Amino acid sequence: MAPPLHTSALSCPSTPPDGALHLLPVAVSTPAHSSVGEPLSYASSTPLPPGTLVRVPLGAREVLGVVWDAPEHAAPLPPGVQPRAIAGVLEGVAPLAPAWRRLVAFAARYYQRSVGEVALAALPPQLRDLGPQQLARRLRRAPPPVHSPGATENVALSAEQASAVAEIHTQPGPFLLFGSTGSGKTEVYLQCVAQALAADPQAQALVMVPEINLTPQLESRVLARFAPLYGDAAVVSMHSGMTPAQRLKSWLAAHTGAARIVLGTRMAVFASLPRLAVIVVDEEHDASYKQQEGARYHARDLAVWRAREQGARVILGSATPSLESWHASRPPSAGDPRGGRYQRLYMPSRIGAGQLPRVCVVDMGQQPRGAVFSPPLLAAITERVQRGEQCLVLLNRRGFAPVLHCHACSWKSDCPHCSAHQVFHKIDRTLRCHHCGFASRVPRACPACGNLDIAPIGRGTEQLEEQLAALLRNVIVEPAGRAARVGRIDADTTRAKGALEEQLAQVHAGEVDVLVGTQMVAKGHDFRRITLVAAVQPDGALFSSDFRAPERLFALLMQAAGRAGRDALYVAAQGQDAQMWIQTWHPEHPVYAALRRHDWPAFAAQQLAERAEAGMPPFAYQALVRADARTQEAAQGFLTAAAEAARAAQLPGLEQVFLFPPVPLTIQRVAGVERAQMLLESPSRAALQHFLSAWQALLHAERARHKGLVRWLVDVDPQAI
DNA sequence: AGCACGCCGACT
DNA sequence: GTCGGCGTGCTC
Repeated sequence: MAPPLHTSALSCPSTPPDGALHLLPVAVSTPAHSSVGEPLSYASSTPLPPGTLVRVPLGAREVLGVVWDAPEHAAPLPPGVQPRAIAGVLEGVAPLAPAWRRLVAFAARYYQRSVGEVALAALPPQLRDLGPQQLARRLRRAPPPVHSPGATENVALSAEQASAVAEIHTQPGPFLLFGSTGSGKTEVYLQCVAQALAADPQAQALVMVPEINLTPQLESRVLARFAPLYGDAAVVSMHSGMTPAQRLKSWLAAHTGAARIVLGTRMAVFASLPRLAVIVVDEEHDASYKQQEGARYHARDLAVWRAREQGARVILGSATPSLESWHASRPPSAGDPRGGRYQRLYMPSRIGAGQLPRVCVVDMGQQPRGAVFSPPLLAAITERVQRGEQCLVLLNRRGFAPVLHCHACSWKSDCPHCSAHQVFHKIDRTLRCHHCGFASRVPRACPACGNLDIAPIGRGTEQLEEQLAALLRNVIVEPAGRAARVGRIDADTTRAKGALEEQLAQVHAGEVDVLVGTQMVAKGHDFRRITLVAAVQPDGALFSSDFRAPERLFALLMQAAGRAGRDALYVAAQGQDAQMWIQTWHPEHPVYAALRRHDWPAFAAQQLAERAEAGMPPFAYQALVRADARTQEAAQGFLTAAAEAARAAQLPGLEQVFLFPPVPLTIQRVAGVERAQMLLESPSRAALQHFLSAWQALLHAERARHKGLVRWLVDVDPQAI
């Protein structure tokens, strides 16, 4: 029930605090490093319903809060503390729905953060910052909901698409839509959203994408499909790149129901959507669904939880699903009659695009030593460029060279603040640390011994661009009859606002023949004229200490391969297939073997067998405690002490939770701070959860006892170990 | 995290 | 003599 509208958006309770009758729990943004985890108690002269947005005094300032549910175990007011009065109510904004509060409460509990922190982080900052009159003005400006059930546009579906749509319509889900690049997953999403919106004039849909600036195509497709039906205001975006004013506008539209479709990044999973009917999580395997600061939630997992809880459909889509989702969607079998809890839908065929690109694996052990580009790859690139086709060359390392080295004394360009090298950037003659940003001029001679013979080791995109330009110097592009051009897109060339769009436009306009880039290019963008994609040095991920690295490499290369040959007509006209090239020292590795056949199911089966054998996710559940401190000893000391305290207290769940010894992070020191972590593993998610919540208080207590500890944090279901 | 209070150096 | 450095400590 919405509070009555006043001319001012902020009304003050008329009764003074001592005359107040109601004690209300209010979720406020209590920081994670305080041990205040529960909503705080405030006094109010009027009973406010849970979900009401209020302003309350907190210390010396006034903050935004949400009136919370009053369960039996509400945090008791400490003895001797008098409750302070609620300062005002945000009038005109309906209370947040119970389902939203349950989502926030669950996320806070599961990811070991306070309810207030999660709740407030999920609200647009302007709600807090805006004055009452300004807020009232925004509310007045908000467009009224449009309920115009226009005719659903009829797009012809393939048999696979039609069958997926039908399954999603009739089965409960959750669904894992396993469709290869170009199989038309987007059309399935749009049809399912259209059906849900048509069935209920108030229904809302949430469509999530990993990074919105990488998927402008999806945004325009959603707009093109639904704006004509429900009006421009019915589709809103939610992502961190928006201005505060835009964010507030979108949030209010979703909250009031004026927005029928919310398109957003991970943060959108917390949007207030009172009539949520369907959630789509596109590229569900993508690591950017995991928040990496504050409450470290996984938006895909929360989406599944929220859908079940709110009775909505949820569709996870990917050409290379996460092993978690893949395992959860396993079909019933003889030894496993119930199968997984998700339903897997297959869309193997590529429509409107050519065959999947042929994968060519080059064994670098058989090639001349020291060459970045193996002769066959260089020949293939040259040939394509000569014919006027475009190539994409991927290397996951920006800069010119990852390190400078002195041959006389073996000095290396180490960052003084981090345990990492400073990367050589030739373009502005700097050495830059990619972890802390520390930059310095490239020295003329070795700073340690004065030797003039210092040389770059290894290669980055900058160097690749330079070398390719030299190698293709005499190549003429036909039929234009001009020299070949090499371009580069990475975080360095796209720093300026709009630079990425501008560079992409250049590629689309055919002004670049070979594009060199980091993985940011491999994701999402459609390059219609690219017929060859090459990963020149992908091996690094194979022997990473992170057990998820092979899975991520496969997904990245598969996605990169999908960039080639998107336009079947174009490729056919060229009379040759699209190709994906991989240069490797380990051609027999299962990742490449499976990639050759575009065989995700086989690769997933092999990886899952390994995981089951080793008792790793998804067959076990993990959490990570990280500690940052002045010294490595202090960081590890804190973790060891916390583990000992847990054992001494015999915390619940401990018998099923294994605590590994603390270890330094791969990059042990960043910006002068030493970092350590401790892995927790359990076959039971519930046991791990019980243990973590009981442990919380001990961790807080231990923190006070450790000098030099900068911070600590818990990461549940960590993405990378 | 903010934003206090709380004790020691260079300025009007 | 004050303004202010950021070291610890609290927020219903």
